[in-house]
Amino acid sequence: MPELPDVEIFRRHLAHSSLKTRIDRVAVSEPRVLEGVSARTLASRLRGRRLMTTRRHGKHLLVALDRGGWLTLHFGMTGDLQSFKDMADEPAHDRVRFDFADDHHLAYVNVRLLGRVGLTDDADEFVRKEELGPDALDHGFDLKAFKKALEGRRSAVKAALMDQSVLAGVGNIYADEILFQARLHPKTPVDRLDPKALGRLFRALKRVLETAVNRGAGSERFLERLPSTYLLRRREDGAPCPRCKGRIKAIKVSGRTSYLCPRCQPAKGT
DNA sequence: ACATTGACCTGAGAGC
DNA sequence: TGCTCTCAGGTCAATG
Repeated sequence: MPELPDVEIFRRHLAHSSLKTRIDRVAVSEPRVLEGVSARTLASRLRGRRLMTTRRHGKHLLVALDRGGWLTLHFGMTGDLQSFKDMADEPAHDRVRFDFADDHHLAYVNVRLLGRVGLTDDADEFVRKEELGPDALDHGFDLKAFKKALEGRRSAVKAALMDQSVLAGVGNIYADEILFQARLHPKTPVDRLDPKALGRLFRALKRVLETAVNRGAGSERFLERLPSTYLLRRREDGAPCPRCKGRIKAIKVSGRTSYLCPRCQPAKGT
């Protein structure tokens, strides 16, 4: 699930439920999700502390601690953040649990253990070390910055969109949606996009991600709340295209299954 | 530079 | 019912 819109929803959830309340305990039931910190150290660094502010960069969620330092959360393919009151309601696959003084619990849930939880002293330094490009929804990330980020690249446009060092936040699902909305074939080489196509791509990028956040990415019935023109709702081989009479087709692009409408997103040349 | 593949992990669903 | 296979919204390293 967790691409930029999902992580933004997690961030808001954490900000509304878990800031400025004392952490009584941190329970790590699956140390393999920890990155660069032991369960013991994580627990002792957080116990008695409060979470103060949140920040998201791409698919990473960073949470500032009251006496310095940040908690870092990445969600892999199956991560989630859930809060609950009664321990009987603890979700399955709760890997790291934060117990707060107001008797609510926050669970870092992750079935496949591909995400990670860690600590860092400095958020900016963390972003640098992860080699993350600009956050896709940052206001400063405008068309000019987008063009600059793609400059000199010749890979398939979908690969570039998903490359977190080019821009941070887009994954397999939203890349497909963005390319569908921009009417571009995912294998189009970046250096063959003319200014018009680049403009369409940039606008689709912003619009799709914003729409997903606004409609509650990952929530119950999220797909139904998306515009009917979205590919996300019909992401299966052979499904009818939401826009023309064509059929959705599945292909592989840079190793990932990609869905597209060959009529709306024709491959030019090659 | 870029694409491809396998590895890391677990679980759901398809097919037999 | 139960087994085996494939695939999944993310990264990373090795290889061509």
